[in-house]
Amino acid sequence: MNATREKIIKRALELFNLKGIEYVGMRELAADLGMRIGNLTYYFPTKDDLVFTISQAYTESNSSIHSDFPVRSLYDFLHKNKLLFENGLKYQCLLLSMVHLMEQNSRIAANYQGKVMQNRMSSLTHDIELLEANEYLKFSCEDDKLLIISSNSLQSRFWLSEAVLTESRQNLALQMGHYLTMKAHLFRPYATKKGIKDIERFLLDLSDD
Amino acid sequence: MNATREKIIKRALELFNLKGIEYVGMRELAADLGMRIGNLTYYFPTKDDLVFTISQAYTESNSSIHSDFPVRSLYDFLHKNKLLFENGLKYQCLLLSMVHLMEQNSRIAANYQGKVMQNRMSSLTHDIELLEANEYLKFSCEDDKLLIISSNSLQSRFWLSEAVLTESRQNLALQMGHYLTMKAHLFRPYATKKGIKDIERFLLDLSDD
DNA sequence: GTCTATACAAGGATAGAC
DNA sequence: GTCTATCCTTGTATAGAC
Repeated sequence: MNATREKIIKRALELFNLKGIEYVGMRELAADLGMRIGNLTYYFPTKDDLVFTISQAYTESNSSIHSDFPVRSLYDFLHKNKLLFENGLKYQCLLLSMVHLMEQNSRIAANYQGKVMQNRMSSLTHDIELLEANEYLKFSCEDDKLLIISSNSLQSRFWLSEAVLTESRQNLALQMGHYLTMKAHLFRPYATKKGIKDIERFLLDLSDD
Repeated sequence: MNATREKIIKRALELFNLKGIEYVGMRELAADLGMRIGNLTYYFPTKDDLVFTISQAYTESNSSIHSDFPVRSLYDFLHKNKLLFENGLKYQCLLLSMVHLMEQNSRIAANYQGKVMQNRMSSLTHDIELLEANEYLKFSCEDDKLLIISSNSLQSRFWLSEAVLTESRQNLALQMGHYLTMKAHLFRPYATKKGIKDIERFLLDLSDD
C-alpha cells in the first residue's frame, strides 16, 4: 500500500479519462504530480504497466459487482447492468481504447483473452439462462438466445464509444440513461409478462434519476 | 489523377488495414513504396491529410451505396446493409480507429460531425419509416422505433471492433456473417409477417455464401 | 527505497537543396 | 517531384545522488 504509487494511479486515471490514454504523456503526468519522469518510471517501468494496473482495478471492481449482485429477476439483471455501466464510466479511458489496448498492451491482451473474457461470457450466459428458467424471458429458438447475448455484449462494450461520437468525452454520464434504456429495449421482445413488468420498473427508476 | 498519389493511397490503406493506422509510420510506408519520407510529405503534408483522404473515399463509397440501392422492402434494407458492411471491411482501419480519429484528426471530425453524421442518421430514419409505411415493420410505440434506430447505428459502427476482440485483424471477413445475422435479428421482433419472410430470405442468402 | 538528470530511439513535421 | 537534414515530442532506459 504505497502512498505515492496510489496517488499516481488515481491521478493517471483522472487524466486518462479526461483526455484519453494516448494523449496523456508520461512527462505530462509526472509534471501534474510534481515529480520527474524518472520517478514515475521507478513506480511503473513502462506506460503499459501503469495502464495494466488500472485495467486490473477495473476488472476486479466488475467481478465484485457480479458476485455482490446475484441475478434473480430481470430487474436484478438490468440493475446490475446499471452498476456495470457506472463502473465503465469510471474507467471510460479503458473502454474507449479497448481495441488498441488489446493489440498493443500484451499484458492486458493476455489477461483479457484469458480468464476475463471467459468469465464475462459465462456469467452473461448464466444470467440469461436463469432468467429463461425463471420465466422472465422466453426464446422461440436457440438462435435468438445466442444472438441477444452477442448483441448485448457488443452494446455493453461500445456504448461509451458511440456516446463519444455524439457528445464530448466530458459529458458521457448524461448519455448513460439512453444506453441503459436501449439495453432494456433489447430484451423487451423476449420478455414474458412478468419480464415486461420488471423492465417497466427499471425504466421508471431511470427516469427518476 | 496523379499516379504516385494514387499508389500511396492504395498501399497506405492496405497497410493501415493490416496493422492499424497508429502502427504504420510514415517512414515505414515510404520505405514500402520505395521512396523517402520527404517525398511522401510532398503528396501528403501530414499523416492526418492522408487518413482524411482515405476517409473521404470511404464516405463517398458509402454514399454511392445509399443512392444506388433504394430501399423498397426489408430485404432491400438488409441487403444494403450487407453492402455497407462489406465496404466497412474494405476500410476497416477507419472503423477500428473511429473514436481516436474523431478526437485527433480535426478535418475528419469537422467533416463527420457536419454532413456525414446527419446524412447517416436521416437516411437510416428514412429507410425505417418507409419500411413501417410499407408494412414490413410495425412498432407499438415511438420509443421502440427510436431505440431500434439507435441500437442499429451502434451495431453498424462497432461490429468490427467487437470482432477484433475475438479474432485477429486479419480474419474479420469470416465474422461478417455473424454480425449481419445479428442485425437481422435486431429487426425481427418488429417485423410483420411480410417482414419475417424477407428476413428469412436474407438469412438464407447469408448461409449460401 | 526514493528521486533527479540525462541519454537514446522512433515517429511526425518542416525547410531547403537539387 | 524527389530527397537530405534537422527539429520536436514521446516512450523508455540508466547512472547516480540522497
